[in-house]
Amino acid sequence: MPKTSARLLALLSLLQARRDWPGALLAERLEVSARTVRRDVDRLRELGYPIVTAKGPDGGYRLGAGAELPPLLFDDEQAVALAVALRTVSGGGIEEAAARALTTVRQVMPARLRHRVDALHVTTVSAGPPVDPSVLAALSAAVHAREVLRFDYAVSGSLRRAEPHHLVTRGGRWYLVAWDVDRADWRTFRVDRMTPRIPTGPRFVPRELPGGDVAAFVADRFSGKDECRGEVILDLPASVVSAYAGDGVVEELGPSRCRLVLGAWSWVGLAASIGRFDADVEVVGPEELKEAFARLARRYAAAADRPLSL
Amino acid sequence: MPKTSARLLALLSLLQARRDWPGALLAERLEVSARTVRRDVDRLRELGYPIVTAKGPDGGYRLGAGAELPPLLFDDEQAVALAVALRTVSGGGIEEAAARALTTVRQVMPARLRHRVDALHVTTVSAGPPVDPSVLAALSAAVHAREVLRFDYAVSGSLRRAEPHHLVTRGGRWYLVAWDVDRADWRTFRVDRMTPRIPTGPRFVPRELPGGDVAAFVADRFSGKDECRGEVILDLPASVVSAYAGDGVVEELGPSRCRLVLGAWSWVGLAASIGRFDADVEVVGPEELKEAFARLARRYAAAADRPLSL
DNA sequence: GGGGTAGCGGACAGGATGTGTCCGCTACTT
DNA sequence: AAGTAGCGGACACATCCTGTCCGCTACCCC
Repeated sequence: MPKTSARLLALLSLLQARRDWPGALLAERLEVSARTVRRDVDRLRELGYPIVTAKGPDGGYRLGAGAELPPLLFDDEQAVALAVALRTVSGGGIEEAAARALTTVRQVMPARLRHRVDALHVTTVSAGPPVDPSVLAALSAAVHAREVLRFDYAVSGSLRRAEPHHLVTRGGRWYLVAWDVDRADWRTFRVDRMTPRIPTGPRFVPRELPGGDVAAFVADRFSGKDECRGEVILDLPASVVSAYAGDGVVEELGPSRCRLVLGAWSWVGLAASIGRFDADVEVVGPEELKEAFARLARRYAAAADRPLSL
Repeated sequence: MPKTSARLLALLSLLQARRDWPGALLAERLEVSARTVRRDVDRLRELGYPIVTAKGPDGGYRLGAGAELPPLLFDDEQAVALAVALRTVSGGGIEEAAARALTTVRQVMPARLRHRVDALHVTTVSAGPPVDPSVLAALSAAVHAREVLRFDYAVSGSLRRAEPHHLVTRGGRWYLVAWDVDRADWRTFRVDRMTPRIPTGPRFVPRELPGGDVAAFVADRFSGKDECRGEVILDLPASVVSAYAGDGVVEELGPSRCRLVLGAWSWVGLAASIGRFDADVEVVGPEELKEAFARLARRYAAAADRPLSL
C-alpha cells in the first residue's frame, strides 16, 4: 500500500473540497509533517495540477482551474459537439486518447450536459488506412516549425523533400498539403504512405497556396475541376443503385429501371464506375460518355482475349 | 517526481478509455513490467477503485461503474486528441460549436498543452454531403429513447419505419443502423437522406444486432464478406496507379508497367474499378476476373452501340 | 516599518517501498 | 486438453520518501 500515492489522492480531494487549506491543517489531516505536505504539493504540481498558494496569514493552498472547473461552462451545443467530435475522430491511434479526454471533460460538466453527452451514441468505422500518430505528430511539428520535410513515400519509393504546409483530413484519410521541392509544385501526400526522416531539413519561408484557402485547394484536387458528369439508365431497381451510387443522383423509372446521374474525374472513369453495377446500360448523354463506353469495351475485350499472364 | 503516483493516475485514465485492457498492453503503455501493473491494480483497488478483471483469453482489466475518480488531468495525448477531434469534426453545423468548445477547453489547460494544441493545424475537407445537425440530434434522441422512427427516405420516397439502433459515421458520411420494421431486416440508412417525422412511434425493445458489434456490422456492409481479389498488370507507371488505387497494392515492373492487386465486392465491380485507369490491362488472375472482363466488354459494347436515349 | 505568520527548500540519515525477475498456480476459452 | 492471462509469493536491489533542522522570503496587519 503506497502511503504516498494514497496521500496524494487524498490531498487532491481535500483541495477539491475546500477553498483554502493552511499547510499545518493539511499536515494534521494527512498525518504527516508540514514538510511532507509541501513536498506533496510540489509533486502534484509536477503532475500538472494547478495549485495556487497564498502566503502570509490566512495563507494556504488551493486547487486552481483545470481540476475544479465549474468555470468551464459549456452550452448544450458545445457539449454535443465535444461528444460527437471525440467519439468520431479517426486519426489512427488517437481514438483512445480522445475517449479518455471525453471522460475527463465529462467529469467537470454539469449533470444535464453529462446526460446529453451520454445519450449520444456514435461509432466511427474507419474508412481509410490507419495512420501512425507519431507520423501525424512529426508532420504537424514540421508544419509548425516551417522545416523542410524529408520523407520516404511508399508510392515512389524514393526520398522526397517538401515544404509542409497543412494537414488535411477528408473522408477518413489524412493528407499533407506541401510544396514538393524537387518537382517544384504543390502536392497532396497521403500521410499513411509517408515515413518522415529525421532530422528535418532547413527552415523555409512559407509560400502562398494557390487559392489561399487550404480547404478549397484540397477540395479542388479531389473533385477535379473538369468534372465529367453523365446520365445513364440502368436496368436495376433504384434502391439497389442508390445504395452504391455514392454521390450520384438516382431516380426511379420503374420496378427495375432507374436513371442515374453521376460525376467522375474523367469520362472513362465515369463509364468504369457505372460498370460496377453489372447491369444493362443505356447512355442518355453526353456523347463523350458513349465514346468512353466504346473505348472501355475495346480495352475489356482485349484483356479478356489475352491469356492469363501467370 | 513520484513515478508511482503518476503511473496510478495514468492507469486510471487508461482504464477509463477502453473496455478491456490486457495486462501486457498496460505494461507496455506504462513502461513497467506486467508484475508492476498487477501491483498497481491492486493498489488502486486498495484505494477503493472498483477494477474488475476478466481472466482467460481476451481478458483484461476494466474500471467498474460508479467509480468516483479523482480530478484527472489532460495529458499530452488527450490534448492532441482534443484538438484534432474538435478541428476535424464534420457532422453538419456542429463545426462552429466544436470550435467554441475547443476555445473553452483550451483555457483551462496548462500552458504547455495549450501550445501543443495551438501548434496543431488541421483542416477537414468534407467528403460527404452535409448532414443537418437537428436530424442528427433527433436520430440520436430516438436511439436513446428507443422509439420507433418514422421518416421519409429520399431514395424510395416513401414513409418508412425503423427501430433506430446506432449512429455511425464513416468516411465523412453518417449512417443510421436500424431494423426496418416493414421490411423486417437490418438496414443502414444514410442520414443525409432521412427526414424524420414527428411524433416518433412507440417504444421498442432493442433487438440484438447480428454480430453484436456495430462497428463490425457496418464494416461488413461496406467491405462485403466475399471479397473478390484479383491481380492485373497495367500499362501505366506505378506512381500514377497507386495515386488512384485506393486500398490496392501496387508494384513497379518497369517505367510504364506495374502490377496491381486489388479487391472489390464482386468480380465485375473489380473489373470495373480497374477500368478507371484507362490503360492496357493484362489479367494475371484469377479466371473469374477474366470472365468479368469479358462480361463487361459485352455490356460496354452494347451500351456504346445503342443510340443515346435522350 | 516591523513583527509575526506561513510557505520555501537544501541537507541528511535511516528506513520504508517500489521494482524486476522467477516461478508455480488458477481460471477461463476454444 | 491446450493455451492464454491473471494471481501472487519470494527475493535482492535500488530508490524514494520521511522527519528533522534550519535559514530565507513574502505577505499581512498592527
